[in-house]
Amino acid sequence: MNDDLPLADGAQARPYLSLRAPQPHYLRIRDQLVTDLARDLLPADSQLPAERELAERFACTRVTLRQALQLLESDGLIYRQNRRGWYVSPPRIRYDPTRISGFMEYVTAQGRTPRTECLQAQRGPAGAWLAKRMGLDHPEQQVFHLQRRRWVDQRPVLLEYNVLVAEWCPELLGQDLSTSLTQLLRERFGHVQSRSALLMHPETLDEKQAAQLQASPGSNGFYLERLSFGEQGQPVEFDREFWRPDALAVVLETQGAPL
Amino acid sequence: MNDDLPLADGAQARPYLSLRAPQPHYLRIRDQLVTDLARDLLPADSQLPAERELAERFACTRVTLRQALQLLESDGLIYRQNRRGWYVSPPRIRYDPTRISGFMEYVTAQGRTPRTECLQAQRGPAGAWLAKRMGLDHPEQQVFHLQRRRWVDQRPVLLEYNVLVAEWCPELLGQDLSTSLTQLLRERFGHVQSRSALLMHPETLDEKQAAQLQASPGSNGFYLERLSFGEQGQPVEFDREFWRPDALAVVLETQGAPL
DNA sequence: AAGTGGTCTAGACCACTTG
DNA sequence: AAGTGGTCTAGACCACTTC
Repeated sequence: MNDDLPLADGAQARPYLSLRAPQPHYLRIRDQLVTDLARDLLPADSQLPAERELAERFACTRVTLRQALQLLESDGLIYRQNRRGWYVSPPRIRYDPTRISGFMEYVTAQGRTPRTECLQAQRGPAGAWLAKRMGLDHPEQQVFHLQRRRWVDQRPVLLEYNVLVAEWCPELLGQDLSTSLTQLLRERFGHVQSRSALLMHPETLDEKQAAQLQASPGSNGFYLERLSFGEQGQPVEFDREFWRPDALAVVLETQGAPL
Repeated sequence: MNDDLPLADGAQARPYLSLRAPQPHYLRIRDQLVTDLARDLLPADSQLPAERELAERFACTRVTLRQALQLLESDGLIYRQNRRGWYVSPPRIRYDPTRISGFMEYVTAQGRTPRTECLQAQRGPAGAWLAKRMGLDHPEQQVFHLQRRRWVDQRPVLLEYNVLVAEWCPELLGQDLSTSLTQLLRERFGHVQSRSALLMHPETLDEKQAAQLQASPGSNGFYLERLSFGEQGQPVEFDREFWRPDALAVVLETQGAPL
């Protein structure tokens, strides 16, 4: 037989099949990328080389390379900016949703730079869905709808939708909503939520949300919602937060709740 | 020009380009699948048709189809069993990690059938890493290492690693560890944790974990860890939980923590 | 204008599950 | 034994960002 025949059959040309470990190629590429990232000590938010360059380096197609990159993305080691490329993830922001402390405060406390951008603020009726969800008396009850985007170190990490009962915090729209809402409620209205119910789970961002977070359509996200009650136990605020999943670690301390 | 020329160029042959909506094809397939799933009222845990069949139905390749399926997977609507196929996700288990209530109890309370399988149970020194992580006095301190797999309705949803200070619950290995550890500690040892610190975030399952949960390598997971303290404030237990991300919704109630 | 990531095709082989 | 999902190749075009 002619040894010089080109490897027409892909099977023998696949490098990973000749190696001892029976791992898929994209897992080996991921591991290599992890060690490369660690060795080069790439700073947070720095950009990775182009996909075509990486694919050439690992002798694979872009499809396979992207499979490896998506693993690192799910693990929170790198993130994507839509159509811009891949970047090294900074450490997760540690967020305790049970604490009466606003985004601006706990991000600053971790040595990072927070920014809040108010995308929308309006007053209107709650509507049937929200009234039921919040446990309001009637759907015509007036509420404020806020939509805000929050940044950490030049990167959008969170979309936040707040619904606040209007009579609980009148004149809210005259305030500066690009600051801490927690602080505003405390200092302007003297309010401290006495109780809240939280729910959170992973899910995908919808297309609009992904665009607003400069993420790719269909990106993973982390969803957190909070229903807060006022001093008399009445529902006063309903929040929904959509996070970049690599940007966040939820932490909390429990005081031994007796049965 | 000859109108009968075959469409050699893929551009004009791609169906999604001729549609009004500028959405990528895989997003349209996802939407179609969502409505199909809703219309057919497929029961939880039932299997979807084969990928090749779905790809033919949507006139796309398997690559594109799988992109759509992976979106539904991230959203928690369907899940995968490695090499077996795609299945409809049942409702998420609601889990309050601040409550003193075990897996067996809260799964049952939600009308589902829990099962706990003890994969490993041994006694040994904590080791340097764990001792530091738990705040133990010295790394030689004896602890129990448990590794358990938990099921809901015939499906493995959770891997749990428990580390318990041995002197806090002696003779633990003589007990039935395929039941509720919470209950065991309470009834056998009279223990109720007085305080705990939690941390959670999305990440990927490693290969062994994925295999144990019958998931595909590199699947998304949800990580939750808990460091619990005993009656005198001493560290007594360190848990790490790796969940199938579609199986879980974390819920909790906060009593207005004053500053 | 050049280059990038996003999307897609049309195949292929293999390991594994199912019957 | 047949069929499935898991993995991979070698291209391609487009929309968008960057320069």
